[in-house]
Formats: sequence, structure tokens, C-alpha cells
Amino acid sequence: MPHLKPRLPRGFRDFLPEAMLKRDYVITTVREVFHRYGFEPLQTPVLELRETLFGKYGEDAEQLIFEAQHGRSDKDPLAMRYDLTVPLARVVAQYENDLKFPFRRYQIAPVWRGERPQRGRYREFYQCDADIVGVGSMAADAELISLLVTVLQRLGFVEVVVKINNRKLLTGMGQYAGVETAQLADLYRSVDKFDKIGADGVAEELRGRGIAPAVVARMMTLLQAQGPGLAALDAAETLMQGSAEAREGIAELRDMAQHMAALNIPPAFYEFDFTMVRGLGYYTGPIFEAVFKGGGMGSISGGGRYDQLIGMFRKESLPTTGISLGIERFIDLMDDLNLYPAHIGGTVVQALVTIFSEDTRAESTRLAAELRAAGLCTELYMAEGKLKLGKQFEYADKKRIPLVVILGSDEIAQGVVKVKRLADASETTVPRADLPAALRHLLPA
RNA sequence: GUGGUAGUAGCUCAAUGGCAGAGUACUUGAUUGUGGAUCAAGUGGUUGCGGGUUCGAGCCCCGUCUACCACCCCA
Repeated sequence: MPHLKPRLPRGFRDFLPEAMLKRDYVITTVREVFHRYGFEPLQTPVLELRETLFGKYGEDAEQLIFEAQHGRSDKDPLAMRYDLTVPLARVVAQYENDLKFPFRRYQIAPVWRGERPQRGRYREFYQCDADIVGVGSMAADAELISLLVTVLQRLGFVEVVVKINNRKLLTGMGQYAGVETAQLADLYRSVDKFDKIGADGVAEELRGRGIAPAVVARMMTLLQAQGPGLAALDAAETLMQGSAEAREGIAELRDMAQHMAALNIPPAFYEFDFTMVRGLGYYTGPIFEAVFKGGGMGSISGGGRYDQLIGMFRKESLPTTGISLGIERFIDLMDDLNLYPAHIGGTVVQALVTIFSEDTRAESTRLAAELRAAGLCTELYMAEGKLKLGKQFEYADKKRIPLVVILGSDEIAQGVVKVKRLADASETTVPRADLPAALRHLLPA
């Protein structure tokens, strides 16, 4: 009988149990922090109406959207969600009477983009978004940075920095330097490469885009108004007194900095960087992006304020700011850096109950049932073949089950159970009734 | 979407155009109340897939798929 070669579409992945347990650890950590900051869960469908998604991201991005249909209809063209932000905007406009504002929601769910895959970059990937709808204050933006830094710390990241900029400042810079409004998008694209191609590279690219050399020179001075902490803002402000929009952007960043200080965010985790630009067209105010200092991965988180987006679905927009945590990149980096706690990633099983012989199988089965009733994740040995304790231990060892429970004829006669902890080969014998407590005591913290 | 590198046993990799191999993993045994270590034996392949050149192709050529890298863009 002919069979199909098993394979996956490009950029899509399976996750076997060990990898899945590591993913769960990261997602659970993120969810706990979301709750800690008072965000509520939201779920939306994988598919949206095509019209909901198109016209929100810009032409380049929209070529990456997966479109969907079923075999019998060409009505209601559909598309797979490209991010979680536009679905949020739709939900806010659709259910505004049912929501309590400010609306703080989080969503952890897969999104799809038809990009050419690479490490840390897939066609199906999870985003973990937290957004605050209905707050124009920079207090909201500062909370998102605080939340992000908390997640990064909880996962064990050290060599990470959150770069912060402001769209108004970038626009103001461009206008102040004399860049035509129509060329602002080109300007952003080139400026964003500052890290990669350096000041000279950016200047060259800007000239190549037809921007006058004198304008480019002014632009480069503005961009390089760097400095530690608030000093960068002082330098930029001095240079850009003439631009109302730039002054507004700087004032927002100062405001944000005050809230961040009060939130006790370690200053080593963030910096103001006027060369950081985010691609998505809908940002209007502060923007932020986290990068691993070791490089090789692009941004591991990104977000910003998009005060106009909800206006695409509603008469009046609502001020909104949001952040997206790139857990796929967290996970790839954590694999590289070995940041998982030792007990994450083996198995969910806490104890294996062995079968000593056919005569004692029923007793072992009853014991497994007792352990499960007591809340312990318990596997009862079931592999086919001869019942040899050696095999059963080997099975537990390979599967990284921490505890092995032995109930042989001697133990049954005495009303006790023997437990071996594989990590240190220690054996403990306890009265049967005490077994659940004993197992809990022996498990890794 | 553009350009580049690679693909051989489950995994990591060998093999001048001339018999497709090693390490590791896996199975069994040494070991009839106990995993890891050691020793022995064994299983495992349409060399990603499809064409072409050649007496002969893992190796050369074309196409294709996938992964990775650099762009583009982004989580």
C-alpha cells in the first residue's frame, strides 16, 4: 500500500512533548505576569473577514497574509490573523458596551505570516500581547515596559535591553531636518538600519533615496543625540526646539521615564534610542523593542502606542498602547543559553508505579489510583514484554521520571511501599498511607 | 519575494565517478528485587525527491522540496 511521505508546510513546526513542556513553562510564566499586572484574557478566532485585516498594516505586510476559503463558497473572503492587535481593535469596537474601560486584555495565540523562514522566524508563531485601551497617559506605556522587564527577569534573561523611541519625535526630526512628508516612510526604513550599517551607512542610504545632502547631515546630527538615560532626551530637545511635534514626543518620553522610575524598573534594562523604528504603520507615539545584546535574533519583543487604529472600526478612536512578547524567540534563545530550570522539559509524570509480578499487578494498579486521587501525576508501568524491574527503572530513567515506586511481595506483606529517587539513588520505605506525602517531599521544588 | 550554503542510518558525520561506513542511539544478553558505567552480539539506508550525463552517480548537470545564512520585513 503506497503511503504519503510525512512532511510539514514550510515554516510550520510540530512540538514533541519535551519541547512542549518547555513552551508551557514560558507561556505559563508570561500568563502569570500578565495576571500580576491586571490583564484579562481574550480569545478571538484564527480567521477574520478579509476586510477586517486588509488596509491596516501597509502594502508590504499585507502580501504576507494567508488568505483562506472553503471549497464551496466564494462569499465572505477570509484571512488568517496576521497579529493580535487588529483583532483587538475589532473586538473593542464591536463590544464596547460590554467592556469596562480602561480595557486591559492579554491574548496568547498563534498568528500567521507568509515570510521566508529562518531561525526565530516562522510562518506560524505565538504572540503574547498585552494592551491597554482607553488610556492616553504615558503611565500605560510605562506599565507595559515594566511588565516586559518582569517577564524577562523571571525567565532569567540578563543580556537584554528595551529600546524606547517615539514616532512623534521621529516625524519631528524628519520635518525639522527638511525631509518631505512623502519620504518619511523611506526615512524610517533607513534609520532603522542604524545598528546594522552604522551612521555612514544610513547617511549614504538617505542620499541614495534622493534626500538633499544638507538635510541628511542635519538628520544625522539629530539621530546621534545619544546619551545615558535622560541625557539623550536633553540633547535631542536642545537640537529640536523648532519642531512642535518633536517637543511633544520628547515630553511624552520624559513623562514615561518618570513613571518607569516610580515603577522601579532597573535602568540597565532600558534606554532611549532615536534610531529605533518599528515597521508597522499604525504606531503614533512611544514605541519600544527588546533585543538580546548577543545579537543573532532580531527583536524579541515590540510594541507601542497606536491611538488611531481603533478608529478604523469606530466613529471615534480610543487611545491605546500595547506590547507583543515574542515567545518563539524567547524559547530559541533560552535553548541556546540553557535558561530552563533543571526539572523543566522531561515529563509531566512525577512517579512511576512499577509492576513487580503478575500476582501484584492489581495491588500496584490500586496504588496508582490512590496516588492519582491524592493529586500526584502518576504513570502505571504498561510496556509489553517480561516484567523485569530493571526494564522499568530504565524506562523511568530515560523518560526522566523522578520517582519510582516499588510494591513487591515483601512490601505488600508489611503494608509498606518503597520509593527510589533516581537523581541520587536514595531509597525510602514508608507506610502505604503516607506515600503521597512522602512523594511530595522527595520531588524537586 | 531576492541572493547564497547545505541535505548520506533516529542523531552527529565519513566515503578520488568504482562493494555505502564510523561514532552515538536503539534491541538482546552478561545481570530472576533496581536505571546511569563496562563488555559482547544484533537491527537499522530507494544517499530529501524527480529527471539528465556516464560502462558505472552519494559524488557531475538541471529542476524541485526543506533547513540555515544574508537581504526584505518582523515576534
